[in-house]
Amino acid sequence: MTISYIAETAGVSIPTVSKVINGRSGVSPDTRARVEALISEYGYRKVNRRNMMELVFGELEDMWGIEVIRGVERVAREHRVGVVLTEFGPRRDTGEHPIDETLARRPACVVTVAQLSEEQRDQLRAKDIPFVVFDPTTELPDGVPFVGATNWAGGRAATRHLIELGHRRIAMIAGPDRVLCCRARLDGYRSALEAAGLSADPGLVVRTDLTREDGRTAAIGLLNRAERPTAIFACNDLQALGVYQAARELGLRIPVDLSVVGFDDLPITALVDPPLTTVHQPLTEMAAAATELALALGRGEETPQVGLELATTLTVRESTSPPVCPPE
Amino acid sequence: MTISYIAETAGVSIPTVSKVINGRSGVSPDTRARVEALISEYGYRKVNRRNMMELVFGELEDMWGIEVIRGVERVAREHRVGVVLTEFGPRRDTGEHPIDETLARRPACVVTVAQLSEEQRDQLRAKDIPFVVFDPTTELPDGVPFVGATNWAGGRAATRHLIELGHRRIAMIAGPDRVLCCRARLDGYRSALEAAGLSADPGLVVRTDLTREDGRTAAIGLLNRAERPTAIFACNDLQALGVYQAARELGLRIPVDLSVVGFDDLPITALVDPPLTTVHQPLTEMAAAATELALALGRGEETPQVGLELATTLTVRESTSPPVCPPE
DNA sequence: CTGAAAGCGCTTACAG
DNA sequence: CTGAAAGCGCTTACAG
Repeated sequence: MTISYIAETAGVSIPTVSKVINGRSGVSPDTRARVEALISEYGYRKVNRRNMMELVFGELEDMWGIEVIRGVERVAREHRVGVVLTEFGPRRDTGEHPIDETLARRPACVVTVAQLSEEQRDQLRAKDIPFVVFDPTTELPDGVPFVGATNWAGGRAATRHLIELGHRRIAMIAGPDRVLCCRARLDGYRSALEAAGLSADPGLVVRTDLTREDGRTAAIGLLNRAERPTAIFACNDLQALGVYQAARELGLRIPVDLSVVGFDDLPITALVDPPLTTVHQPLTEMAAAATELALALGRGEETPQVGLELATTLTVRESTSPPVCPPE
Repeated sequence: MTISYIAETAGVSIPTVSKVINGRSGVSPDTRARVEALISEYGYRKVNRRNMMELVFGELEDMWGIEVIRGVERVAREHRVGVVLTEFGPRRDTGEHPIDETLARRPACVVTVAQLSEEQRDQLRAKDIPFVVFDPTTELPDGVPFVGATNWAGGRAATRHLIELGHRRIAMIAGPDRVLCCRARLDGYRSALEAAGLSADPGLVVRTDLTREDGRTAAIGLLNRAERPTAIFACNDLQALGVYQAARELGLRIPVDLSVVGFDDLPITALVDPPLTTVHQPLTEMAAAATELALALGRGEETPQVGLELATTLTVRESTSPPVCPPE
């Protein structure tokens, strides 16, 4: 399957086919359509480049990496595009930065879970490789394409669920302020409290890292307060599992003595005892959307939306129930 | 970086450099060495092919896919080889099989977690693409390269651990007989019992699928027997988590009333309550070894070993203890 | 063993 | 908008 065969069959010259394939101007719509029809009929594919895209991770996450990969794979397969998987994180030692290798491969587009630096983004732009940032953790300049989740709405929904169950003293284990999605979840929590006419007690908000151990420590602090919270909303599922540990150590039963809500809906949360009520992030769909967007940009299409957030949903399981003796 | 630049610098003709790069004959050792030195000095790489390898999954596994990917990534990065990730499983609808796309990409080599058919293996051989089977589930013909784990030894170690704790009525929830690693684990269990002079009660072995739900059902059956086993060895961690469910439902405490051992050491097993004693499969190291092997085959090297199994190790956590009243 | 020559698939600059 | 012409990077067949 060569350009010359396509050209002969279409009754046009080789350069014309070349232009169509590379999306250049200077071809009439008619001719373009005819050539494109033949290209898809014969399954012609450029050998050198542009039938590959790249999925870049900072570090492959144990818990949710697979769901992202699955979404990217699905869409890439539909478009007959191969996916090169790259991990940036673990090595800084060798002189060459992994981004150089990504650049050298000239992928059709990049979906990046890693937070690229301004410089790295410029490098990609310079090589005309469009990219989409997956679930950005920091504020991005306008015009940088991204796909995220509705973190604020998720935090709000989780908190409202607890309020509707009758909880009044609802604590939050929040994440680091520098991580954008953590701030959004915290603000969602506050917003739900405010909407319900409840005052947010600053003493019931603890900022800590997104690990199980930090969740445990924070929960122990909260649960040892004079007026114990009846519910804890954790910024992510790992922290929520730390709350489980703390509750066990303090002899508190979930959900009878303490309701717990997490965030992320990791596969493991359905398997713990009791199964965790948590805010579901549609990671696979987010990854699929990011890939569609990146591929569209790679084809040079004008996309109406370069940034979007997909809706989170509350998955109610068994770690939440009405408080035993409603306070106040 | 072009062939002509290398040729000029080396003081040879372009065809000569081309021959060196493609590993063809008709170049003197001297010339070849000189050209190769320049190629590695300037980091010249063929654009078309052979700086990519392919990692093929049947279906991306929630629980351990990431660990495999991580091992492959690490080694591929060291060798400056990109990794294309492909998922075979979920689609049969489109006429073209994913293997065709893998073949069309002409990777330097393939590491496959999917069980390839004889025909698919032949296709790869025909295109001169070497491959290594990761953790084969069925018997492979001699000479097919593979990397697995010592399943028999793992099953033996798990069972011996229970025997050493004083257990005598040790049940096993085994996997399907057609899956090779399940048979090996079962035989390891039997072998440990025999070595300890214990008779294997066939009534204490249940064959079922490798899911949590099947583990739960099997465990309920076992725990309702007149002479209840004091320990259960499950063929994988998901089944072991099903045993946890069953124990909870029957009001049995782990490990006081029942010891449980799993197999795989999924990340989640450290997080459940109590943390699960399980046989660790070195998935990342297995993946790294498979990749080293595949890349070596791709370079046309003679490798001393085309099949190997990496050692499993027993990870003792808190789901095993001596039986409360040792039977007999 | 070496490289001049022909050729392949593709792109680019430009004349019409 | 179209394609003849020149050119690029590489490979192949073959003369020396």
